Amino acid sequence: MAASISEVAKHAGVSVGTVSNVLNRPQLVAPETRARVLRSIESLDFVRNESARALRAGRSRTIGLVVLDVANPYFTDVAVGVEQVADEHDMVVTLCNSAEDTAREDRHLQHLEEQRVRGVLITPVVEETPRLEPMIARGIPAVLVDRGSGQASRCSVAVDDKLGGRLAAGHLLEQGHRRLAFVGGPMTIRQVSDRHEGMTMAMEAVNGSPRLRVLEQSSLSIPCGRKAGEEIAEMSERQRPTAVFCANDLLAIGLLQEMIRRGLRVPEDVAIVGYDDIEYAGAAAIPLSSVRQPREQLGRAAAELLIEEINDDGTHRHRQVVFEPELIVRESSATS
Amino acid sequence: MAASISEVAKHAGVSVGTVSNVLNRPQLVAPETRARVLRSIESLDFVRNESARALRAGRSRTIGLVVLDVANPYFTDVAVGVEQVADEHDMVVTLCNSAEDTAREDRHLQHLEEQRVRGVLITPVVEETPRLEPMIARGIPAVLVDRGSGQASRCSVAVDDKLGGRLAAGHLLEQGHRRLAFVGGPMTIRQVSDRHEGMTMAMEAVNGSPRLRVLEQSSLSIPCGRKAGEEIAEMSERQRPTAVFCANDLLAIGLLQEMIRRGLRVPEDVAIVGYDDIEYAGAAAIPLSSVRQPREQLGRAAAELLIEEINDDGTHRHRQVVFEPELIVRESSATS
DNA sequence: CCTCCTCGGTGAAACGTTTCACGGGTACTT
DNA sequence: AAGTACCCGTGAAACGTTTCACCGAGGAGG
Repeated sequence: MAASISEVAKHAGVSVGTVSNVLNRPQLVAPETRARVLRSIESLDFVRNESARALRAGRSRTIGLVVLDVANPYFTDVAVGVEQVADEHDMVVTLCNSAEDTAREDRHLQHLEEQRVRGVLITPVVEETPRLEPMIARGIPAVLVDRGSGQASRCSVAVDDKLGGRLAAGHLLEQGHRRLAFVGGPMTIRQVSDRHEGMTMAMEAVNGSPRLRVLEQSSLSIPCGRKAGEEIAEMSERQRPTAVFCANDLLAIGLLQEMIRRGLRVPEDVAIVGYDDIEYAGAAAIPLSSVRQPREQLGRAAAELLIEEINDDGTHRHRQVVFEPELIVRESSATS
Repeated sequence: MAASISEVAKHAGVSVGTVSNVLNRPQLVAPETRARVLRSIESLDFVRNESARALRAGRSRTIGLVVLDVANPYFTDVAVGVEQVADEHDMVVTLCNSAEDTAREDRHLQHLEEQRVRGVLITPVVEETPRLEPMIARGIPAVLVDRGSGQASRCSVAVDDKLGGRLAAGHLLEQGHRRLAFVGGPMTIRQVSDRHEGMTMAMEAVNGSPRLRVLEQSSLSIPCGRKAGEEIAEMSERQRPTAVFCANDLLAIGLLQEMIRRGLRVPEDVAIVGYDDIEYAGAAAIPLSSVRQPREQLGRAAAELLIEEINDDGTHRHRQVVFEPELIVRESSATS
């Protein structure tokens, strides 16, 4: 339906090569001719055919971003960062949702490769994704997002969850708390166990032998936070932890609600720190202290690594970039 | 880097046409040959070149989805619905984020058209998007999502916000409330004014001349909900509305927090109904009644309309599909 | 006048598919 | 045995670009 370059050429009375030059290297064509061609482009409302361009060039100008869940703000924030960088390099991002389903992930990777994307940013559903290796072997670089921390054979970006746990616990310890609790689970999620591990590290580094109680949960949700809240509220005052670090904000919110409901004061009776700093954290009934991850920056870094690898002049070395999270202290853990 | 069809052909000792047939109409080729070709495909790990396919076919197999904000769960849920339908039709979705910026929107539409997408689903940033009309004229159908209610010249999908307002208010009136309030704003947002209008309609339909107080807010956020909460809490008990309908859940959550903080009981002193039924609504300190929009279904419907238009056999008529929202009653507005 | 350059433009090849008219075999019919 | 129908497979054209070798005109320098 849309006009092609040759129709434009005919209309302007030049050859197709000239039209192409007007489009791609305008300095090569005389101003007068250029203007004439541009007028023809305008009046025929010509639209470039990206498929033909990509075919001829042997490559596209897109990069693929495969996330576990588009509906998760974590990934959409990452996506925003990726887009920024892609924009700067005149690339376009195709966002794909694996929905934590290996079959969907596989289909997306297949499509991306068929589109001859220049590279892929991915948070794989499972550690080893069968389609990924051959793809890389065929020359499509991939950067892992928030996964595969140890692998030196690829670029990756991640946030240091252990540090996050250490920051949170360190802050609580500094406030004088000595009976602490960790609420989170399942521990099989690396992020959760790392945050827990960071917490224990912080506790070992302090004297006065603080006590840590772990309330393992089945999911990172508000209801589980409530359940943990009940458990804590029912402890005797001498037993009860005076500070709780939750593996994510949903747990913390559930916990907070339950504290309020049962008349326990936050932070006086129980101090709370969450994780993720979701939008809602600062707006909770009692604004929630939380560990913030630099998500957009994560996306930016991932995209930059990928583009570096794409434009590799032979000097590229795979790197594992680890970001440091940041503790945002709010009312829920502040000494008044 | 990846092998082409002709290399496969050479390797298998057949012509390119035959390889293509194996790929696209396998029944046309003898089983033995087919197997041989498939083995070659396997061993050379051949990957189709979508650009070449699209070029040859004159069209791609993708549809574009342009949303106002990828980080907004509303749109990601819609996107999930769109993807489902696209999958069923062997199409692939390119998700684009305009971030409420007309320039970005424009760039995305341009890219989509260059990719020769089969159609576009879009929630335009402003009512009239200059690039959209010519695109449609050039044969790329578009379906509006949650916009342009009145236009008969295009397909669109939307949710009936007036009905949502009516449902919420009707429910509150039925519970016997006669002093009501509407919290929301800015009124220039169609959704907000529609919800308000629906509420007034419900009130006019009931006798006993109920009173409606409008607390207009500058944004649909938790802090504004708090502000409205303060205002309400400070009214004398005789003046104070006994039920509040908020234009979205964030306002309702802010309002709820403020009520709790000031010792007003929900729903006994003040009943609350929100809008959107966001994930947190059911998990608020007091589970929030809310009007739920069928977001995924909206996405599905939009995609189906688009695909119908794409496969138009001449019988297509533009339709404006309007969905009915659903009231979810929870503790915040229940008569105990 | 001849040579050499530069400028502006031309025309064709190539990218990897799909499709389609065609043809050589084989087997069946008459 | 000739005609016919069908089955498999071939080869070339076409899709819309980009790129590159080439060419003609005009001007400068000798």
